[in-house]
Amino acid sequence: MAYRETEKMRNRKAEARKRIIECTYGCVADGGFRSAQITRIAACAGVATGTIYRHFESKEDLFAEIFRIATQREVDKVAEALSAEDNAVSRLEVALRQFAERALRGPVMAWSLIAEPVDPKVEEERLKFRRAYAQLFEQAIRAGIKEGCLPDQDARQSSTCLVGAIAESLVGPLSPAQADTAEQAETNDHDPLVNSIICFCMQGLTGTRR
Amino acid sequence: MAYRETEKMRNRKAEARKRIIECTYGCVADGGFRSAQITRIAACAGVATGTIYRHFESKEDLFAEIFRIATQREVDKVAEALSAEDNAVSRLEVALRQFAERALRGPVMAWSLIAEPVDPKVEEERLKFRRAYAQLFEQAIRAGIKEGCLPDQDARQSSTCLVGAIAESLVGPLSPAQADTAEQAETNDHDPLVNSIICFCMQGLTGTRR
DNA sequence: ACAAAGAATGAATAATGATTCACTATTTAT
DNA sequence: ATAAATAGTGAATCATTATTCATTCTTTGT
Repeated sequence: MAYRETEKMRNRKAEARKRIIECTYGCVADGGFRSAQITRIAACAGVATGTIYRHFESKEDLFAEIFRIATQREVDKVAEALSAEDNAVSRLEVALRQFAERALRGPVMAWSLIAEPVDPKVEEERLKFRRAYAQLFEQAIRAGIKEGCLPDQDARQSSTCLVGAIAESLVGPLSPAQADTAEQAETNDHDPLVNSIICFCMQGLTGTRR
Repeated sequence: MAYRETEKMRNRKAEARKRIIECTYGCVADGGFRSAQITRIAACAGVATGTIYRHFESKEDLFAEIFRIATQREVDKVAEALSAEDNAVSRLEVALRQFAERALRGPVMAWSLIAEPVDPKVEEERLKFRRAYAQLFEQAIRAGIKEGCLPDQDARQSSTCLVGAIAESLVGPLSPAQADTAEQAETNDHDPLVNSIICFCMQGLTGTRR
């Protein structure tokens, strides 16, 4: 025998894989899954197109992994906000703000995760993502109803409305323009916009004026 | 000279055009713009693919027209509901119900109009569509604020949330399954679902429990 | 230094789907 | 009946992208 995979090689491969993932993530965050073509990803990662296929079965698999990673970040943030020591209404408000602000900071990624049409394997991940979100919000709404700080309601439906209201608030502004007005994103604080959304959402949940 | 376009011919062409439009509309309502390929449309309309191009510059133009037609129908219905003789809150509630029920009855079309990625020319139509909707709801919300039956709020933002909440409520259920659970659509009345959505939306607008 | 085992490459292939265009068919006016 | 004008056809072409695979390059153990 002669060649045996060694630590050095394992590291190098891991790094290439990581680079591919990062570049794909970047492409998706930049122009959605649609714009993340294998050639572009390969060029960005400094490898040949064929190399992508030594690390991932197919584009679909690569995308599914990216989706999983991106999703996990978002869900974790919201879960964290919802696990605070506070009453359900406050926790929901903080979580919604977290959700909205992160989405507004990366609207293309938000759109990709929420609404961009994707291949079956990725769609499967999206289902899990939706379920995770729905469950988080739903759970909090249920807790709020039990605590008595929220009126009785269809928790699942309300959580869907929450996600929709926020999503639409970004997807609209994003879809056509994007480059036109979005460059300010970094410096600009979205407070007034976020506040309006949160206000609507919280009123929708609580039925009381804020 | 010999051949001159005559009434008979004009009618025949108009009919072919109409048939193409109808088939395209059907395809889109069935599986979105994505599934509306020229070959399929041509087969459905009983003409050759080339014939499509005698009636429309390009697929994009055809789609733009379909979009315009589909959109106009929806906007008209909502506008009608909003023009009733009643206070703004009631009118908004009726309009929202109209919107939601129609969308639930044709969720694929609703998704195509609201969220499916489309080519630039179609996206342009979508912008007009969004603007038309936004203006309708916005106007009604503004009226409500003036009438004193709605609290002060960012009317534009609220109308975006309305559209989003409703859209997400259908797009979610639609996206993956579709064939699985959607066949019941005709017989099934969506009342409980629609009521939950409307309740959330009206609370979001009014800040009072319904 | 050598050879075995992988790893990387990227041009060629495959698949999809819009669009074209040389040709046929139909309609009209004489 | 004939010819001009237009309508209709659909196989061929073009464009776009994912995927493959024969070949080249690297690494490793002897």
